[in-house]
Amino acid sequence: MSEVSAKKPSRIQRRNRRVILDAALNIFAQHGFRGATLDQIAAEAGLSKPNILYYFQGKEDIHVSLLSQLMETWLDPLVELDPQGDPETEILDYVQRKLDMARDLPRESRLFAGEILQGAPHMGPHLESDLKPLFDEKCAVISGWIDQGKIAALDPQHLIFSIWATTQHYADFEAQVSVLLEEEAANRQRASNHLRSLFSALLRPHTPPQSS
Amino acid sequence: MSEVSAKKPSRIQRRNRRVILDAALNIFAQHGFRGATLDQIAAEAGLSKPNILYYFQGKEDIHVSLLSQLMETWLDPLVELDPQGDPETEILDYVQRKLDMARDLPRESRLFAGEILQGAPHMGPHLESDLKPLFDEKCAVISGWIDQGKIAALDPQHLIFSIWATTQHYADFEAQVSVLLEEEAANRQRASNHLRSLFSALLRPHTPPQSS
DNA sequence: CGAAAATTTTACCATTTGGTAAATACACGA
DNA sequence: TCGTGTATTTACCAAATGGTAAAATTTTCG
Repeated sequence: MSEVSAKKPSRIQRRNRRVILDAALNIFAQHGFRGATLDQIAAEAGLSKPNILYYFQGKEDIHVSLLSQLMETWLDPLVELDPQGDPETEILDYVQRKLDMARDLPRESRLFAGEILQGAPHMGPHLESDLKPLFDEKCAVISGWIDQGKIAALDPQHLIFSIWATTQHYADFEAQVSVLLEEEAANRQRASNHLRSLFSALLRPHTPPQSS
Repeated sequence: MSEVSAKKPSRIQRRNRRVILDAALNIFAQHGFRGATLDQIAAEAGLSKPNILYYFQGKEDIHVSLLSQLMETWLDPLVELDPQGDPETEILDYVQRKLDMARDLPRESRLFAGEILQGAPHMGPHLESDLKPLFDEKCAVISGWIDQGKIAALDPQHLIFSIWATTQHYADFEAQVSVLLEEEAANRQRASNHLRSLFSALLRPHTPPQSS
C-alpha cells in the first residue's frame, strides 16, 4: 500500500502520455529544457496545455520522465558488453551499437547531451545510482582483459569516454557535421569504418599487420 | 567610410563591454541562450539591466558577440597545424592543444556546444564562412600526408571529428565525467596520455583496412 | 570652471509562460 | 440508457522577462 494513486492507466491515458512524451522529446531535444515551452509541446502533441497538465504535474515532470525513461535505452549497449566474449569483438561491437544509437535516436542523444551540458540538474542521482555502477563494472571487465594480455594496456575509463564522445558527436553536433560534410549517402558507412579503425588500432597497437 | 557609427570606444566602454561579455559567458555557458536571463547577466556583471542594454542591442547581440569572438580562439589550434611539419607530431600536438583548450576554456567549449546542439541558430553563416574553408584546407593537408605515405590511410574528415569529440568531451560532459572519475590530480595527465595513445595508434599502422 | 556628451539609474511596459479553477464534454460499465 | 468518473476546454492569473523612456548623474574637454 505504498502507492498513493495506483489506479491502472486507461487506454486513453497510455496513449496520451505516450503522445505527450514523444512531442516533448522533439521539443526538448531541439530547444533544451528552458528553451522549450509547454505551448510548443502542447501544439506538437495536438493537445491543449491544460490537458497536458492533466497528465503530468508540470514541465519538469515531463522532462524528468523522459530522462529516466531514456536512461535504460541509453545504457543498454554498455550492458550488453559481454565479459565472456572476445575482447576486441566486444569493444568494437559496442562502438557500433553506440554509433547506431546516435544515428537512430538523435533526439534522445541531444536531450541527454543538453542535460549534461547544463550540469545534469535533473539527473545527478540517476548518474550516481545507474550509470556509475555500470561504468565501474565494465571498466573492471576491460581491466581484466588487459591483465590477461588480451588487449593492449589502455585506460578503460578514458576509452569509454572516447567511445561515447566520438559516437554521440554525430548526433549532438549534427548541425556542424552537416555543414562540413557534403551530403553523401556513404557518410554513415565512412564514420563507422573510421571509428572501427580508430579503436581497433588502439586495442592492438603492436600486433602484426594482418589478422582475420 | 563604410562604418555607420565609428566613434572610437572610450576606456569605460571597453571595460564594461569586456565585463559584460565575461559575465554573459558565465551565464550562457551554464544555462544556454534561452535559459540565461538579462537579469542574471546584469547581476553577474555588477551592472543594471538597462545599463547592459546601453552597451548591447539586446540579449541576442551579446550572444552573437560572444560567439563570433570565440570563433577565432576556437579555430586557432587547427590553424596552427603545419603542412610542413612532421605529420604525427603535428596531429598529436593538435590533439594536445585542443585538450588544453577544453580544460582551460570550458565555458567557451560549452557555449559553443550549446549553440551547435540547438542547431547553430546564431552561427550558421560563421560555420560556412570561417570553419568550413579551414576544415577543408586541413583535410587536404592530411590527405596529402596520406598520399605521401607519411601516415596511415585514414579518413581526414572523421579524424578531425574524433579529435574534436574526444577533447571537447572533457569540458562539455564535465558533469558526467566528474561523477564517473574519482577526483584525482592525475586525471588530466591520464586523459592526455589516453588520447595520445588513441590517435597515435591510428596514425602509425600503415596497413590498409580490410574491406569485408 | 562649465557645458556638452557619455553613462547610469529609476520607473515602467508588453509579452510570454508555467500553471490553475471551474465548467463542459465524453466514455463506459451497470 | 443513464449516471458516474474520466477527459478536455475555456477563461484566467501571477511571475518572469526582454526591453524602453526619460530623468539624473558622471565624465570629458575646451
